Order: sequence, then structure tokens, then C-alpha cells
Amino acid sequence: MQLTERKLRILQAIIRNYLETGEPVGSRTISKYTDLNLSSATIRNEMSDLEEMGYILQPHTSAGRIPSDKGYRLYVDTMMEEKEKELEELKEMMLEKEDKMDHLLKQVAKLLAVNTNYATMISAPTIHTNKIKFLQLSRVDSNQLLAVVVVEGNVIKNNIIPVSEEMNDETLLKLNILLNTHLNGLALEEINLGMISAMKQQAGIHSTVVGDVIDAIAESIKADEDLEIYTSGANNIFKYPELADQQKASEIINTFEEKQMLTELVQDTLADESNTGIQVYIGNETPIQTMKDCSVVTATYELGEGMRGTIGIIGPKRMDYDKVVGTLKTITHQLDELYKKKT
Amino acid sequence: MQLTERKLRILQAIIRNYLETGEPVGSRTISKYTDLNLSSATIRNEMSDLEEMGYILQPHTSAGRIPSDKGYRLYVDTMMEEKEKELEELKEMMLEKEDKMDHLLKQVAKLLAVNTNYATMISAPTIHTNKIKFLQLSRVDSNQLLAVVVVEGNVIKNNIIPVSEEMNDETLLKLNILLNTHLNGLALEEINLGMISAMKQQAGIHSTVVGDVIDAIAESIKADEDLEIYTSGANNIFKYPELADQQKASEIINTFEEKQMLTELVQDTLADESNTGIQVYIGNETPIQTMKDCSVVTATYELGEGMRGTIGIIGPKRMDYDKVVGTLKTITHQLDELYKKKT
DNA sequence: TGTTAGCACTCAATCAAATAGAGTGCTAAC
DNA sequence: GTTAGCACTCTATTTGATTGAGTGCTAACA
Repeated sequence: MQLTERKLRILQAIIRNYLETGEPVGSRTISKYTDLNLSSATIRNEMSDLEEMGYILQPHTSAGRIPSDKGYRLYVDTMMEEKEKELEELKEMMLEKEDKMDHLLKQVAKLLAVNTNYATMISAPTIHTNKIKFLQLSRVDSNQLLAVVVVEGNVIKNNIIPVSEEMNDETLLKLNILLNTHLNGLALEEINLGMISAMKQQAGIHSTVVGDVIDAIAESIKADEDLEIYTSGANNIFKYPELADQQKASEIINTFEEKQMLTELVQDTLADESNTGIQVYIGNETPIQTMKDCSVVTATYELGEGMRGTIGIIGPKRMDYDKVVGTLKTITHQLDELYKKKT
Repeated sequence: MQLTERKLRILQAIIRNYLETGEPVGSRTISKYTDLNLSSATIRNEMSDLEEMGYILQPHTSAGRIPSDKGYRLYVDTMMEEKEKELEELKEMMLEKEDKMDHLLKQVAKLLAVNTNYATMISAPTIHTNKIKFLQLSRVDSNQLLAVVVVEGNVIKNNIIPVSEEMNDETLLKLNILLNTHLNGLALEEINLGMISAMKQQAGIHSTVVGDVIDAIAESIKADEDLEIYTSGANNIFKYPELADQQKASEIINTFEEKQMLTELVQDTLADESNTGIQVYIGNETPIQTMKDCSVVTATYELGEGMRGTIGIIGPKRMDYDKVVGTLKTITHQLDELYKKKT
């Protein structure tokens, strides 16, 4: 069957209306609300076609129609006009730059949640090029060393290493020089066993310490490979009756709290290198099972030097896609600006 | 009116039963379930008295009775026998010691949540004696210094300081010695203006840097004075119908997510220096408004060197107080052990 | 004087039937 | 191709009746 211009407009009208009300929408409503000037009967015929084609469906006989996942998909792909929404407030807040990354991310999540009335999440950027920029051992007390590693992007890791042997200032200095000359500018993957044994040899009697230190460094760089995720506005789901029943709400809230499951979403988004920046998962398209009654919109942001993270907005299927996409674009853009300003 | 032994036993029976079922309990039930051998009529008389005295109340005429806040309070204060609950699993899990504090705390929160079926929270220990143990400046690149501060309890803070002037290795070394000799062993409050100006004078042309560095140190120590709170099991509230209606659930979930409000609870608990370790807030006794339909049990844990934090369990008023208190005691004890083992 | 049996009464919860209303599909007319 | 009209379907809402748990009170009992 042909998807005529008129059918498209009717479908559009149905979706728009359903987004607003959350109620199944009937032929009469469409006939009155649109400027198509068609009677409800005609609309009914068209709707019947649209249903046959799979774009809309009836929750039960003698109810109005609601968009199917396929319908939403069409809407998102073809009909969406990006709203020029006023996000000034948002920009301003972001510009009073918090220099602590996690604070910033928390704020972004919250801002988005308040602004959109959906639940939101944001993953901390994963550092792909984990290049060591600076490295230092210091003695905290007689049996503890402190290893500080700065990797590209000025991310600082530290680790306390227990040592058994006494070390004087001179040896420490030598060790520092040794480590820095060998490891500076390298990523974790580039440090191989050959280098390690070479360093151990040069360290002489302190080779055990070198081994411990390298282990500690490896551990501290790796440590938060399990990426941090910040969420906000989980309780927004209560605003949408179709998600707010106990069973579903409990599951969704749990997913948000556990965060673990959200990583799938992050992975999925980041994996798609080719993406234009914004991805929309409708209903069952989402990689997270518990969110099959939701829609999820994700965006990738980049902070230069290969640091990429994900922002996600989770809401009902009847999500205001226009607004969400617009907001996400603004946010990712802002993050970009912020990074530029900082460097 | 006298609160006779018999009345007490009836009250106890009512509360016990209500804790189990969550339903208002009637005279007949009490008459059958207890070994008091009293008819329902007698029980009714006694219940009538108990109601007059404020220990129980009726949701509506011709419903059974439920405990009032005052009733719960009496129960908690006098009648509770601590259950020797098997917490072996819990002990074991805690003993595979995560050495990262935040991971540990997250785990404890989760463990508690799963174990008790209530919502839980735990605040990171606040460091009261913020004594500087070790301090070091290093040059990351030509216009950035890295300041690392280790305070007592091996808590490490770092901060990147932009500097305008070129500094060679020697100056840096001098500065490090200067700072360490002056500031070592001091708490933030003990650093006064006199010392700062003395240091600046000794630093000569680098006095600006000293100023910047001290500011950075002050900032990094203070930074997370706004204490970190980890929560878990918020969705457990759905298990208790009396909390699970949309309005309440939404509020509670929000409180958990915002965390900000939970600090009140933490403050309140920590403030009471004299407390025996465990505090029970029933209904309106809680400092958090949104939790007025809940009960909150908090415990203070100590990690030596003046580091104290709070653990809280939030559930319905008909909480299994015995179990919760028992569990909390075990946990705080375990944390104590953990600390000892670590040092 | 304390305890109990019995009865009238109250009230929430449950169920079934009636009703309203939104919406569809079909047919015949335009 | 479009529309008006009507019969039909199904859900949601309302209403009224019923049930049952529970109370309070009174009179009888030990």
C-alpha cells in the first residue's frame, strides 16, 4: 500500500496528539484538530489503512489508536523538526564552570532532568589514549610510598604502595627519573615486559619496588575503567502514568540505581563510531531489557584528546523527541565549548 | 492510667502482628494468637484503653488498630530483644576488603539493602582531624603545578595549579621543603596568616606561588566537606504498600537521589556525640520531612583517627527493628575490625 | 470486680449490574 | 472519493447491594 502524503499527515497528527495527552487518539479528534478538513469517517478509513501498515495500533477494539514502535520510528526519522528551544538558562549554568569533572557531570544530569522532565544519565568520559604525562613517587612515611600519575587530559590518579625496604631520598629521586624517562608519553598498552625488565635491571637492588610501582600504576590507571555514571530525575518517570505502575517503576528505578545495567547503553552508544552524535532507541530497540516500555535518546560528547562520554535521556515512548534531540545537541555542543575554553 | 503488664503484652502482640502483616490488627486476632487466654471482648477493652493512652490508633471506625509513633517508640525502647541473626555472608563479603573507600561503602550500602529489604544509605567518613601528613608540589608542564596532599587516614587530595612564572627544579625542591617543614602535622584550622606571611617572606620572589599553593591546598582539603553519600535499595520501598503510592514513592525516591537532604540525617546523627551508636527515628521524629511516613534507623561508625560516618536504614514504620538494629551493630563492628586489620 | 457472651452498629472492600461515552466498521447516499 | 448515519463493541464509571471484620455497649457470670 502507498503511504500517501495525507496518510503521513494523519499519522503525524496522531503522534503529536498522543505525545501531548498520553491517551489513545480517535478519528474525531484528528478531524477536528487538523487543517485537513476531512470528516472523522474519512480519517477512520485512513487510520484503518495505517493500522494495517503497522504504523499505529489499537489497545483494544473501540479505543483510539496509539503509535506503534514503527510509527514512532518513522516520525523520528522523517518528520521531526528541531525546535529552537530557549536553553539560555542552561548555557549560563554550565558556564559557571565547575572544574571538578564529577561535579560538572552531576550538574549536567540534573539540569537535563529538570529541563526535560525525563530521567537522565551521563557517563564520565572514558580515556582512550591513556598516555602517561607525569609520574611521581614520594615517601609518605617509612613504609609507604605514594605514586601519583597524571595522564593526558590532566586526570590524576594516585595509589599508596606499601614497601618493605627502607629508601633514602636519593634512591627515590633516581627511581623517579628512571620511571619518568622510560614511561613518559606511553599508554598503558605500550608498556611491555621488555621495558619493565630493563627498568628493573637499572634499579638494581630496588627491582622489587619497581615491580610494585608499575603494578600500582597499571592498577590505578585501569581502576575506573568500569565507568562512572551519574543519573538524575529518576523520579520523573512517575509523571508518566504508563510507566508509573509499581512493577515497572520499581524496575526502572532499580536500573537507575544499579547503574551497572546502564553501562550497556553507554557501550552501545560509544561503540557506534559512525553515529552522527544522537541515537534514538524506541521501546524494544533499547539494549536494556527493563526499559522496553521506554524510549531512550543518547548522545555522544567528546572532550578532545579522545575522551568520549555518553548522555542519555530516558522517558516514555511518547517522548517529546524534538525537544530532547534539540537539548542534547545544545548540551554536547556546550561541553565541547567548555573544553575548548579550558585549554 | 496504669500501663499494666497485661496491656504491655497486648501492645507487644499488636505491634508484632502488624509488623508481619502490615494490616490493622483486631481484637479477635490477638485473642487467638497470644497465650494470654483472654477473650476478644477483654482484649477490646484493653485496646480501648491503649488507644486512649495514645499507643495505638484506628485508621477508621471498625478497623483494627495500628501502632502509633508513641507505640513504636515504647516498643523500640523497652521490648526489643536483639535477634542473633546470621550475618555470616555479610561478614565474609566485607572481608574481601576493597581498599578503595568508595567502593567499600557502595558495597556496604548494597549489602545492607539486599539483606534487610529496606532502603539504605551510608555517608563517607568525615575527617575531623584534617592533619596534613605529607605535601608535595611537582611540575606537570611548564605552566602547571600539581599539588598532592596526604592527610591523616591516608586520604589523598590533589589539585592542579596554573602558574605564570617559570620554575626550575631547584626552586621547586626548596618550595617543597619550605611547605613541608611549616605545614606538616597541622590541621587546616591551625594554619594562620602569620605562618603564611612567614613562608611568603622566605620564598622571596616566589611568594605569589606560595599563596596560590596554600589556597589550592585549602580548597582541596575542604572540597568534599559536602559529604559524599551512597545509597542503595531505594526501590525496596515498593515492597511496602503503605509507602508505594505514587506521591510518596516519588518523594522518597527523589530524596534518595538528591542525597542533599540526607545530609540532614547524617548531621543529626553525628551531632549527637553522646549517642550509644544507634538511633531510631519514628515517623515525624525524623529530621527529613519527606520521610515522615517512614522510620529511620541510623548508626555511627568510626574508623579511628576521628573519622566518623553514618549508616542509615529507611523503611516503613512497621520495620523489623530487632533485625535492623542487630544488623547495624554487626556492620559497624565489622567496619571497625576492617580498619584495625588495615593499619 | 474483673471477665465474657452476645448483639447492634459502622465502615471499607468487593462485586455485579447498569449506564455512559468514546470509538469503530459498514453501508448507502452524495 | 467523501461523508452522514447507524449499529455495534468495549472500557470506564457509577450505583447499589452484600459481606465481613471489627468495635462498643450491655447484661450476665464467676
